[in-house]
Amino acid sequence: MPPKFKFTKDEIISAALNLVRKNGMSALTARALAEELGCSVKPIFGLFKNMDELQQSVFSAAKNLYQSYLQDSAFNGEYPVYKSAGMAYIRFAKEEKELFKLLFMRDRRNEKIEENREEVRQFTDLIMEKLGISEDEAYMFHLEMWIYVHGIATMIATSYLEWSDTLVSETLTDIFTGLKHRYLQKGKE
Amino acid sequence: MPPKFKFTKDEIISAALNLVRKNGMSALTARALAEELGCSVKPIFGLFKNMDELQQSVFSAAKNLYQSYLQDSAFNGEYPVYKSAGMAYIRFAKEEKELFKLLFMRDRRNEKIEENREEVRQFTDLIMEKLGISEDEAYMFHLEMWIYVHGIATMIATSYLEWSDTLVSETLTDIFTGLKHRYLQKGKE
DNA sequence: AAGATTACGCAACAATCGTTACTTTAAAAA
DNA sequence: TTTTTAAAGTAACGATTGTTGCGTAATCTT
Repeated sequence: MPPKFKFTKDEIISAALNLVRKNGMSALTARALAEELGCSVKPIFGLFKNMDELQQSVFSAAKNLYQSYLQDSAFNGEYPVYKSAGMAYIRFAKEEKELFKLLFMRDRRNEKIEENREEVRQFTDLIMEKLGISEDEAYMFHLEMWIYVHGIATMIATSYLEWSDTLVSETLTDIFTGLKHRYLQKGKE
Repeated sequence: MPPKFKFTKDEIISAALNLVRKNGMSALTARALAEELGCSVKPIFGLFKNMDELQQSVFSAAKNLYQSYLQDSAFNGEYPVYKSAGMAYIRFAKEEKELFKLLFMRDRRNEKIEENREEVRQFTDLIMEKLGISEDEAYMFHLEMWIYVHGIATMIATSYLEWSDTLVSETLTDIFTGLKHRYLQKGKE
C-alpha cells in the first residue's frame, strides 16, 4: 500500500561513509547526506532513529573497511603474517586518512591497550613462537613494534610524512630486527 | 575619556587557553569564553577581530607552552640534550592532551616534515657529531627516532597508553641504542 | 563639575545544526 | 478504477553558533 523505500540502510550508510572519508565525521550532516543521496532528510530519519545512530553505523562501516585492509594484506602473501598487519594499518592510514583518524586517533579513555591484551593475543602468540620468548616479553615486543607502526601511520594520516610502501617495508624490517636482537639478548642475561 | 578596558588581550587568551586545554578548540565559543571571564562577549570582539583571530592566538599560546616544556626539560639536566626533547614531547602529550592534539595531531598538508629539514637541524647536528655519521643518515636517524617518540606521545594523548616516565625513558634509551647499532653497522658495510 | 568619548552589556540578527508536524504522493489492495 | 497506507517532500521549530547595533555608563579632559 505505501510507496517503496527510496533507499536502503546500506545505501544511506554507504553515502554517509563517502562524506566522512572525504571530510571527516563533522561533514556528516543530515542535509549534506540528503543532498548526496538526492532526496530530502526524511528517508534518513525513517531508517535511523537519529544522527547519532547513523554515526555509529558509519563508524562500524569504517571498521569493516579496515578489516578488509587487514584481510587483503594477510591473504596477499606479499609480507609475512605479522608484518602484513602493520603494512595494512599504514596503508589504511595513507589511503583513508579521515577514517584512520576516526578509528585510531580518537580518544580512548575507556579502552586502554594495556587492558585488552586479549585483542592482540594473536600477535603476541605469533611472536612468542617465532622468537621463543615469554608471553610478557612478546606482549612488550608487540607493543614497542606497534608504537612504531602507529607513529608512522599517524604521521601519514595527518600528511606530515609521505613514505613509499617500499621505504615503510624496509624500515619496519629494520626495526623488527633491532627489537629482536634486543629481546633475544635480554633472554641471555 | 573612554572607560578602561576590562581585560587585556593576554587575559583573554589565557582564559581561552584554559577552555581549550580542558575540552579542545571546539569548546572555545564566544559565549563560553565570556562566561569564563565573567563578562559579555563584547570585550572579546573589542580586542580580537573575530573568533578566528582568537583561535590563532590560542594556537600560538599553546606553542609557547610547549616551548616551555622543551626549555624546562633541556635545562633540567635530568636527561642528555637530545633525549630531553623527546621526553618533553611525551610529557606534554601526557599533561596537556588537548593541546598536544591541537599542535601535533592536526592536519599538516602544507608543512611536511621532509620539507623543513631546517627545523630539525639542531637535532641532526647533535646526532652527526655524536655518532659520526653523514647528514643524510643523521636525518633519517632522527626521523626514525622521532616516529617512535611521536607514536608513544599520540597513544598517551588519546589515553590509549599510560606509561610512567621511567618506562618511557628506559624504552627510549633501548630504541636509541638499537638504532645506533644499526646505523653504525650500516657505515661499515 | 560638566562634557566628551568609547568600552561594555543587552539583545537581536543570520547561519547552521538536528528534528519533526503537516502535506503530498506513490503503489498495493479493494 | 478507487481507496488506503505510509514513505517522501516541505517547511517549520528550537538550539547553538558568530557577529553587531544600540543604549548605558565609566573615566579622562576641560
